[in-house]
Amino acid sequence: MPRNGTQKSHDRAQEIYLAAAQLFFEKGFESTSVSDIASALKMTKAGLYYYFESKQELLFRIVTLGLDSVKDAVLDPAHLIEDAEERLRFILTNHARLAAEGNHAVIIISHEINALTFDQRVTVQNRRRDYFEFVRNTLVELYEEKKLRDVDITTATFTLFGMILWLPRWYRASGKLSVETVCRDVCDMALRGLMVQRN
Amino acid sequence: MPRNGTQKSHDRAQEIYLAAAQLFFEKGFESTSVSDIASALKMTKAGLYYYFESKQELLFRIVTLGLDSVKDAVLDPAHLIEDAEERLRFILTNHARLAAEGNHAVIIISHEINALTFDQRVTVQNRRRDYFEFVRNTLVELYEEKKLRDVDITTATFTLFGMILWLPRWYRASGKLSVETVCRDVCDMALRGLMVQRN
DNA sequence: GTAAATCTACCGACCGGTAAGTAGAATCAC
DNA sequence: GTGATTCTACTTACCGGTCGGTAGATTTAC
Repeated sequence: MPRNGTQKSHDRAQEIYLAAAQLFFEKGFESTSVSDIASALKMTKAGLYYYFESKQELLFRIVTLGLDSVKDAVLDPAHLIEDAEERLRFILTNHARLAAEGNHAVIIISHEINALTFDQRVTVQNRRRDYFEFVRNTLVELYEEKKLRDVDITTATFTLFGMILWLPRWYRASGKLSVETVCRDVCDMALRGLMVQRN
Repeated sequence: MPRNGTQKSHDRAQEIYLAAAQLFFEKGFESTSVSDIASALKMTKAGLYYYFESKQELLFRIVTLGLDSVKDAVLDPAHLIEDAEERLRFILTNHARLAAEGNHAVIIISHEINALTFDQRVTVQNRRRDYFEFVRNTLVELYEEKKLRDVDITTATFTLFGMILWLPRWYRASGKLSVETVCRDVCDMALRGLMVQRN
């Protein structure tokens, strides 16, 4: 394992996480062998094991990276937004952007957790649940402001996630639609489906 | 392989497809070994191979079953509905119901197709594309009736699928929410997100 | 009796993972 | 400054185990 935080080995580790995350996204965790990752990086399987202890731990590190990305780009900024509607719009747009831009570590968060150890799985599930509750509480605020339509709030929250989590499975940045257009459209659909119209 | 359509072997085959579909849903195709399926059915691996030629072919049969279910319960009836809005509501509600009721074959349609042969994959993708285009064309009709909000129709169609495909990953029939409530809520959210409000 | 259905016993391929070794850069002793 | 030593970042070669899959014997149902 890379002993200290030397720039070089740190960069290399990041390269490895990125390449592995892409393969896990494209083929799935179980269908990706450690040799696949190695050959994508033009090195040997044994060489990879210098950077992590097991394939499972590699997955856990990638998922943790993804959760950190969401925390930095979505959750932490969103916590500073007081208005619930504005906050929800921010969360949806920015999570959608991460997904559409092809941040594979973020995309993997919601799949493949069965492959983790019990402890790792619990850690990931707790962080995901915190995220879910944060969004759910935002909907509760909207409800109290009488801005929410008559839907079950839990169902609504999950359905919001469904819209965004499906994005990376169909959206191609190389196509006609820009990331910004798609994120805006998805966010608009979601909000209009939830909120009472006041115009 | 079961030679003829005798009731007995046909029933047994169905049992096998059901058990395998459930495991594929719960653990994923690659993480489910043929022995896992066998022990779930209290028989041996070799015994299973009397009913299919390969694990891959078993998956293809299950996916085909799922596509047939959607055709029977959603697409064929929907084709008879003339009003576009009513048709869309029917499609969403009934596909959501299949998903929420735990029809594993249906749920698997949208995952695991990477494990298929090229020909099988093309077949599945074509059927899925037909479905997608049918829904998309329904949105085009709504657009022409000036009933659709200003969203990209392709994005909207994919987003509808996202809402429904995510359903089986979180909904538990054993919980507080009934299948009917959830399907109605999801469908309402989707339609209200899409359609201009006329009240 | 016979055909359908299932079992026992096994195979080769590939998987995740490891032991042992090494080129070359960095560090140390003087 | 330079030779000895240590560390980083790998490689080659291999292992035990599990996987999908099969041949052929055996049981079951009628």
